[in-house]
Amino acid sequence: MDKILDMISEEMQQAFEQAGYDRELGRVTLSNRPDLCEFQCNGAMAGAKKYKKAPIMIADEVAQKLDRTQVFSEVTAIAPGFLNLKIKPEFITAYLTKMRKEDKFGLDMPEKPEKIIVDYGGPNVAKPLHVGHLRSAIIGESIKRICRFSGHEVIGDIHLGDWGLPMGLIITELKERQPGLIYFDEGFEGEYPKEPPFTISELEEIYPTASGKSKEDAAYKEAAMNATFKLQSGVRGYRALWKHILDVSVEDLKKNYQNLNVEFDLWKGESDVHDLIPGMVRYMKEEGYAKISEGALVVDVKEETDTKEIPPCMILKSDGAALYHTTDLATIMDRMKTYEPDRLIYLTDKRQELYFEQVFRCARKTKLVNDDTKLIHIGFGTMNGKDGKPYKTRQGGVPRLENLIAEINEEMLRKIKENSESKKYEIEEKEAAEISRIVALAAIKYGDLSNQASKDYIFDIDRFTSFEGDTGPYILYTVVRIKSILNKYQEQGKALEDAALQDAAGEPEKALMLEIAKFNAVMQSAAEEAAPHKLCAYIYEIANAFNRFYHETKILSEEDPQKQAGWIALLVLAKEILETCIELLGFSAPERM
RNA sequence: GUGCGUUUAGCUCAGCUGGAUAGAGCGUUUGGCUACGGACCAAAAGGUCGGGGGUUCGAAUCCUCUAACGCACGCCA
Repeated sequence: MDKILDMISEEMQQAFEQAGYDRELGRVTLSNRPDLCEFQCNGAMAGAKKYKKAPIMIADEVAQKLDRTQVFSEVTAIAPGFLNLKIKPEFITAYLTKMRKEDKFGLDMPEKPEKIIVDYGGPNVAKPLHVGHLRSAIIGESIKRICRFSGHEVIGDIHLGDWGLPMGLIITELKERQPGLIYFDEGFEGEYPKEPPFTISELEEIYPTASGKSKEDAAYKEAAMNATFKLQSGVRGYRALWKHILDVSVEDLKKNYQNLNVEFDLWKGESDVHDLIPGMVRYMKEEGYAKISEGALVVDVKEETDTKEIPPCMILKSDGAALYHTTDLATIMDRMKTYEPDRLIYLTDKRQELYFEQVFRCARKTKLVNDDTKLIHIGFGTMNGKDGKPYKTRQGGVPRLENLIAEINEEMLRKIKENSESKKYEIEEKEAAEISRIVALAAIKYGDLSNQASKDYIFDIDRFTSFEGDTGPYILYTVVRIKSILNKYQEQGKALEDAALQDAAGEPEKALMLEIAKFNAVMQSAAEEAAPHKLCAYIYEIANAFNRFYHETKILSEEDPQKQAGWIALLVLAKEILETCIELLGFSAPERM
């Protein structure tokens, strides 16, 4: 359905036209002066020069054309030429009534839904998740959900780092510790054990140990590189061992991501395209895209319009080995063939911007993608501590994601208990734990997503877990509060479905309705710009508008049943909008808190 | 060195396509509890939007110069 702003603009544009002016001038925007009006139109000032007329005169003429409008309850021309507008309550009521009936509250679906692949720029296997992985998971998940809700087909791929030297290092270290393992017997032809010879915690310890050794011991590094080569060239035992590493890691990763309410449709990794690389390299050579430069095989990606030097995209190192570029290009090729996506979205740290610029240009130049395939890199900023420097543990190490989440859960549990003690009701230990997990997740995600993704942000546990102000818990609190009222209403024996919206009588009520009416506009821009922070700002506005309205309206004790039902209908809608939005941000509200 | 990004209230951040008095939250000060959940609401104080110049009737927003900080710049990922 049309956006409310477009409908209002249309009305205004007709008035401009009737008054003899360019209809384009009649565009209406939100008011910057809520004390004066709800919407405004500045077209009279923009048109003053063209028509050689004082803006206020134009505004007056246009205002006169609107004396019998069905849309505006007030049209005022103010010096130097503003048109200040207020909307008729019945117009908003009709709009919201339609919203309620429509699928997705009237959000228009695209004529041609796109197929989108979201690449979360995955974690490496055998390494614990740390805070650096948090943003890609949170932002990626939200963008995935927003695109999906907006009518596109979205495939999320974790895209694991599962193929390089780290694998060789782990295998080498395992061989040092347990040389007798059957996997290292190259003559062995039987079936390998199903049970892995290590646990996830051993694995997580083995990698850093091996990595450390290789830096100091050249022979060790040589062995690791050799092991990597053997793995990649398909030595049975190494492959079997690698499979164990992968399985153990993935199982652990799934658990962790599940705790974050993050899901992937694909668990692909670098290893999946390993076999495609030789063919791709041959293709690039044969088509004349790739050339040898300083011993390495590269594809030139410079363009005439460049203001800076873009280094060529390297396909093979001078020793003939593949690089990250290579696997990513092969992955693009594979995805185009398997899924034929219209859009590829990559989420990584913004420091990789130049790198993706190279890869995208290369993919386009070598025609791995179609001319109209959209390649998008969403580079996000660093998560910093209160001191503005990258987030560290108290000991100065890179914090494990698990620990960070546990810390926040704990803090939240403490607050929930504290609060429940001061209330009349009791919350059992088990429920309190459950609630605090839900609220803690909202706190983390809202804290992250309410900032623009591309900027660095300060991760402040105290602030994020606060129940006051612009935080996840405040949003949830508002939802819970609405739920509580609706429950009590139903306990009075009345049905929510029977409630019909009524025209707003008071200002706060009208403000809430206007806020809700913006839904499709906000959602559309959040989707187009891949900007979850806009959804955050929106639900915060709704929560504020609701609380203001709530504060001055006694809903449950209202004696006029029609009036009461109107409010209830408004609350139902507000709740549904809020719940829809938080779902798209990747969290949910408890029944009580 | 080149390129990119950031710079808005004491702190953390918004600011849509250029519009009126630059907005929130936290913190500070003040008022409202017979609680439909006060985890709230109402209000005050607090800003030369990094700085200079320009375009415009009108600039935080567009152009240009400049400063500080951060990041990236072929064989890592």
